[in-house]
Amino acid sequence: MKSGSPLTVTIEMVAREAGVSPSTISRILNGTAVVSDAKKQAVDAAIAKLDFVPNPIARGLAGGRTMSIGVITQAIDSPFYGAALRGVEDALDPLGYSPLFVSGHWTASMESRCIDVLLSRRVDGIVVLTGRLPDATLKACAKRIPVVVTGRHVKAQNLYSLNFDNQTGARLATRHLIHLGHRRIAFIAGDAEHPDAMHRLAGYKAELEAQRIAFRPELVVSGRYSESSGLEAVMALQSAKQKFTAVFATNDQMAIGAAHGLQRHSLRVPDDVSLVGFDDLPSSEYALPPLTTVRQPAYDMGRLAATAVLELLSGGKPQMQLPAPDLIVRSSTGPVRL
Amino acid sequence: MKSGSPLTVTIEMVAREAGVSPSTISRILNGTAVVSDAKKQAVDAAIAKLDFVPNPIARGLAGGRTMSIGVITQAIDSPFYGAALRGVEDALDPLGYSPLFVSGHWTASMESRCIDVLLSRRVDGIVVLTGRLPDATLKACAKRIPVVVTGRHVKAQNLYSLNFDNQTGARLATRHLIHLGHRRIAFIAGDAEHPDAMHRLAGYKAELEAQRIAFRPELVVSGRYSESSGLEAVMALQSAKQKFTAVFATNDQMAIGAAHGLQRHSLRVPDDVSLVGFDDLPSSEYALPPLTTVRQPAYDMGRLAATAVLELLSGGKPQMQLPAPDLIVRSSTGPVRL
DNA sequence: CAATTCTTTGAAAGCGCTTTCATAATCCCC
DNA sequence: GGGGATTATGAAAGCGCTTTCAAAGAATTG
Repeated sequence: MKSGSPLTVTIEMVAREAGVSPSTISRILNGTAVVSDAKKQAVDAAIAKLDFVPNPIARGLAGGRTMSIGVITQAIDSPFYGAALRGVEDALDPLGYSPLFVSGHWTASMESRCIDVLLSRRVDGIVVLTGRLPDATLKACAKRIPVVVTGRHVKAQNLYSLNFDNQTGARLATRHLIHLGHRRIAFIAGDAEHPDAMHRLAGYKAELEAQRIAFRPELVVSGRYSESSGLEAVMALQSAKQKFTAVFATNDQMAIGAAHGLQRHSLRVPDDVSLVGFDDLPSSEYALPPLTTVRQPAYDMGRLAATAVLELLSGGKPQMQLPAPDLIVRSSTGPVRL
Repeated sequence: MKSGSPLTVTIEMVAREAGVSPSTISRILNGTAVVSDAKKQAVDAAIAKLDFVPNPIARGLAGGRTMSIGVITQAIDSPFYGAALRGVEDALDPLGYSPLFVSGHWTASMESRCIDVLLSRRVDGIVVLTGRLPDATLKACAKRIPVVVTGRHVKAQNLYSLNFDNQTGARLATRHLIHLGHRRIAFIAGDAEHPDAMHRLAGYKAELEAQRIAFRPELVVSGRYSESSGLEAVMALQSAKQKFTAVFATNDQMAIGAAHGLQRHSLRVPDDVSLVGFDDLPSSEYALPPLTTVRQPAYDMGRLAATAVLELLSGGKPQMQLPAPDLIVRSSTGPVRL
């Protein structure tokens, strides 16, 4: 039930109502100075009575703070980043900050445009979810406002990075397969330009080596982190007549595609071929069969990244860490059958 | 290559550079008045030289337009709405508008808060993707700014709705099953409060009736549009010892859950039980078996909704229509086997 | 060609806040 | 108890734009 009609009630109206000056209201709102209890009460009452909500636009112009955090994701409809965005939302909301989501679509130039948009909209900080922007660009940006980036390791004034241990994750998956007796493990890689993808490949190789199993380049095919590319990868493997008893797809979407490819060749999972993914998308639990995968804490990543940028904003030094990789064993993997 | 250093270049600097007044620049920027060609050229040159980007915050304060459109989605990580958000992005971006996404989490009170947030951030228009807000609230909101809502049918000044024909969609799915010889078709409904869910149920009933097949209330179980609820629904059906040869789940996520439930009871899809979903999520093509489903054009929905709100904004009367429902037949359905 | 109407342009007043800066009012301590 | 240090508060100057308003110049007309 809004009162009278003045479509927007301003700080000045509150000031008049409470019998104080606008400055005082502002000080109370922002906690930038001590205000006597009496006035504070009067102001609070006036605010409640008039149903006053400060205009973030005006605040942004005057104070330079817009109470919004820019978030560069890669695709607004990505099942993986979706969870991260939710984490960001959850971290920001209680503090009155709003996220401004923009999609970089996996291209540095797009991401760069995103930065421009965010900067022009005067966000107070930026969270970059992975992406391909050069570290230098990020550092330059951090000269203007706090930046937190995931999926890499850069440090600089006003720049914090939050990295997930992809290599260990990949080792976990590989080890699991080896323990089940698999020796010929096909590997569906991600885009080689992508640091995540490189680290996962490194982990796979490292574990193979640790277990004294020869690395066979012919068992490695690269994909594009999409279902279709997982399918294609398996088709390629088959048409090259490669023998393997397990497939490690470096994300769940490719694993799902791979499951299809396998099925087309009448290979059952896990009876004929074991399959491991990476990410643990919400839907992977419901794949058929439920997918064994390396859990990547996307939600936490978003939440922590947002928390970190807020901390940077308040002059603190973030000191957070992502949970360690975790292998979720479900039904897509089993012992080798010969 | 930014020049000197003045972190932000203002309209006044451009004015000085071009030897005109700020008002003239503004007029050129907004096309709100005719400006002589000579000045226009000078200004354009100055803008380019100084690398000037108008500050949307200031514009918002002064002109009342923020070049941003609020979008109320239900969950930022929803696979279904994700596609719609992408549609919104694609429609807004070329016109220089930015979307402001907020999540209502399927609760009217949350959505109402979202509206407040968007209003306080002075968005120029609002797109509501379905949701549970009462029509009256939407109408009230439309008094202030243009509103476009999907998933229902309301008309008012400054309010446009974009509805998908859920009932026909459900009929299509039901008919397909009937044509395959199914007579006992279990129905996994969505939340009864949800108009979509009601229309799908109505479509199912209507088609049954049209084909002179008795509607059996005991074959209807309700879910919550989540995988787990689809699973539970099948479990419930089984423990009640219901007989059925097909399941129509009213969204793909529940269908996937149902597939699991069926599998647990050693019922094969489609050999023992046929399964149809609704939505056609990107992932449904890769379900095992690939899911037969009713395609809902989420992307177009988002795109059209955004286009409509822009049209409302410019004083036009949107006149767009969502594509008709479409049945995508894949491998989760087959003829009855007795 | 003087009187009138159009055009183009700049000056200035905001938009709703934050934030100096200055001013009272209050305090402390010798 | 009076001089200096604090403290609470308000007035006013912006933040970077848009937009009215008025003026100057150009165009039109009888």
